[in-house]
Amino acid sequence: MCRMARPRKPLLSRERIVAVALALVDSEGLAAVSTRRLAAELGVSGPSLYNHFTTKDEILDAVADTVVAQVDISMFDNGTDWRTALLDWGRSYRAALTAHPHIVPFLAQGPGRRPAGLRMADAVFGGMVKAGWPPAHATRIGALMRYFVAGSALGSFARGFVDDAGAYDPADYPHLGQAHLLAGHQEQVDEGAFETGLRALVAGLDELYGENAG
Amino acid sequence: MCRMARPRKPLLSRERIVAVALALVDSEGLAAVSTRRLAAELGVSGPSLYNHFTTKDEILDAVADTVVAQVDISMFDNGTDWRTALLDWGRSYRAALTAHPHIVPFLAQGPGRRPAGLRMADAVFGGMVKAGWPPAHATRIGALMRYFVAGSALGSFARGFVDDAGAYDPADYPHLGQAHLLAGHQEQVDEGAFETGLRALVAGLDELYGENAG
DNA sequence: ACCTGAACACCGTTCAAGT
DNA sequence: ACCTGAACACCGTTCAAGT
Repeated sequence: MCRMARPRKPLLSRERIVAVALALVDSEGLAAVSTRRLAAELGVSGPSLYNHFTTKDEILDAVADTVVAQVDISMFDNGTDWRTALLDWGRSYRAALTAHPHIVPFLAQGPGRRPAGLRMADAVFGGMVKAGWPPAHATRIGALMRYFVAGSALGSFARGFVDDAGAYDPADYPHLGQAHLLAGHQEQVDEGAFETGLRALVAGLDELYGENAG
Repeated sequence: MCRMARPRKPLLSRERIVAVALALVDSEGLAAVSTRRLAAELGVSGPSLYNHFTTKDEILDAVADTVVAQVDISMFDNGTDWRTALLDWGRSYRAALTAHPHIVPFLAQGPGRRPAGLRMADAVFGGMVKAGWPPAHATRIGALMRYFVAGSALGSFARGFVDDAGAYDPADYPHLGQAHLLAGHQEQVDEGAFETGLRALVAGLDELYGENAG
């Protein structure tokens, strides 16, 4: 007996599904998350998930949202100078994404319909306007920062190169003689490029358009 | 008769497969490209593709490569000032990607193993070094530009907002009162943000690190 | 309300069989 | 060499059936 159809205490909850899905994404990648596999991880049969989410993408949206919810946005509401706020936010934003790299491809495409993404857009926009930026500029700043951070978390630049001294024929790629060395320093290369770009972006905004701000 | 197993003239070629795959990606999106569907589009049965590519991802890699091959990189080899070169390259790069938006999520993750991606990395690196940048800076500049362009082509910022005046409760999102208007101006918003960011990036590189360059 | 197994219409890939 | 159909081990999702 006891091949129970409905337990008196629900076996699943949205929270538990999302938590286990995130753990699975982190440990085995986005491709490992099938409804059957995720259900097995939860000790349940595949279709059960559909009592809590209407679609697999909705589960992944919730996973992405919890990741974005980790981003610190307090600097937009506490009087921090807008340049410092953008730098600190950018670093926190990138850190949240690189902590869960396998969800980034999903997260980066998706629209900002996820509550945490909207809260972030709201905070950035509000912070820039309060700093004196015209609304049109504030919108652009939020957008271009997202481009840069998402792009940097999405695909490692350094990972694109093979760690093999003979991989890049000088006849084909005359300047990539040392490129194979990048493979050994992935994080440093990507983090260094991110830092350089982030500072350049903020300095450039200040120089080119800063007269519009307060 | 004539249920032919092997025709005397091959029905398929790598070029034709890639061309039809790109057309399918463009018209119906990445999800529409299954081996069976693509084969049907080519007038052939599913497994036939495996005579020309060892894997579906290899087909998509080839598709992505033809897209990246459209990017103009001539400015790195003809004495153009490095600032102008980065601006022109960035615009050409983004234009190539936004011409085929559905392949971008695949392209942006993938490593740079694709020949066109390597050729581009080679040209940018060579151009920056020739302009006087130290190699470590040249590498970072290539990487951070890729982050920004890929991020901007990947997910529209404006598309994240719904075109509905009541969509954003001021209690939840105090500064998004006008956000629903973004939906109607997607391209302009995204293109404006890209231009602003691109100029800021180049101006910032010049201001902060330009003394290292020639 | 919330779980189950069975079923539907798909996948990517392998492989023996045909010419 | 290059195509075929059959087969394997999967998918996301629906649905009637159980409690």
